[in-house]
Amino acid sequence: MSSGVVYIVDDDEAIRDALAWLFQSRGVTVETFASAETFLAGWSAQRCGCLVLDIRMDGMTGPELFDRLLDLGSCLPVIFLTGHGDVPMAVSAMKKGARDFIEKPFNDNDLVDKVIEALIWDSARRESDAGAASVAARLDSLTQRERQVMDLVLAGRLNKVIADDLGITMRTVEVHRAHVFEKMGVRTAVELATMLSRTR
Amino acid sequence: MSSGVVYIVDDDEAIRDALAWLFQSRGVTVETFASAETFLAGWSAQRCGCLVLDIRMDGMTGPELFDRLLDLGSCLPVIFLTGHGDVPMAVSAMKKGARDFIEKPFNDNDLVDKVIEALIWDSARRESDAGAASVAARLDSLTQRERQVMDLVLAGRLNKVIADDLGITMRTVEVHRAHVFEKMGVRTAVELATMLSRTR
DNA sequence: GGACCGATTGTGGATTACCGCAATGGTCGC
DNA sequence: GCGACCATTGCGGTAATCCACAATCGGTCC
Repeated sequence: MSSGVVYIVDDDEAIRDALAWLFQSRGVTVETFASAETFLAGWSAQRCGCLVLDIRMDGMTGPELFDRLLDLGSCLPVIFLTGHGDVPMAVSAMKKGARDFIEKPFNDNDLVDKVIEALIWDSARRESDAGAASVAARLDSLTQRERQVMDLVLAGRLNKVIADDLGITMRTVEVHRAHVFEKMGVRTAVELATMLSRTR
Repeated sequence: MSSGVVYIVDDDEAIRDALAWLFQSRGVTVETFASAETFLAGWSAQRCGCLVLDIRMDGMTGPELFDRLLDLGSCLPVIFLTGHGDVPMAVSAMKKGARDFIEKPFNDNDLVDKVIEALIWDSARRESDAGAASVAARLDSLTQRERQVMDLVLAGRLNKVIADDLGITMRTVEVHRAHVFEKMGVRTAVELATMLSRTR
């Protein structure tokens, strides 16, 4: 079973409890919230999992919460549940990146399968993001000059050409180049190019 | 105005004519089809543009045509039009990659804007695909040995290590390496890595 | 059989990359 | 003022890459 929690946001307590029971019976960790505002109050970018979100609620609606989360930079996968379908809203949500949009009544197993799939996806995305953050941090540690040299190295230029371009000696290019490789944790320009292309 | 044609598929002649007139008045080239089968009979992967597709038609339906096109490997952007929304169908189409799903009645300018956007997108995608095809053709021209050497070069290995790995001399590695660079049209391993990462 | 292609190898020389060791000058923070 | 950091430079030497020229062998196709 993959890591992560299912966050259920629905103002109908019976629905919340039924869904909680359903997921727990499939071994999935659950947290429930009676309102979008409650969920939002405890929101953190570190939350791992999947959000199952009802459309219609008192106060902030499901789509409004979704928009708010997008504004906050959340990448948490979102599955909408709705009792009364509305095509423009469904299409809008999907275009904004919602994972799914499911009408009630739905098949229990279908929903849980989709949620588990979303949990797996979220887990993989977090892992990939962590790698990207590590590379970004290393890029941030480069000095301005090192960055300039790196860009020209990645453009395939010879050291002597880089020296001409920047108006410095080849030895200085070599020094910066070596610093770049050291800080980025690579030994060759190919490794560097490959590393950066994987985190674009 | 971007290149490409709007293909309108709808069994209602009045709708077809009205849409044709609308797009022509905005300077967009149009072709109309009275049925999915008619469109499919003339289909080719070289078609550039955007497909505006009615959901309900006699014979093959819009979604059925969409599925058929996906099976054929079509990347043509598709915008669905429908008089009676159906959430599961809309969500399913969006998940399969439809560009939009619009209910009638719609705002004329909205539709044309969305179609023009899709034409621009299609044009950029074709350009990118052409580049990828060119690279793929060059990769196909490599001999088996050249391919082996290339993979190890891209792994950042020294020529002498590659020679050891493959049980050949360094000179032979150099020869294959040079052939790879020549066939791929690059001068350095970095250029090669970059080229390949852009077409993954 | 002959032509062609791919894989392989060697020689010798030129170019490029890499780096230890050493040094200078400028800027910034304590 | 002092230390840390950055940018820069030079010297000398080693390692790696690149390649013209030349050649052999085996497999495939006409």
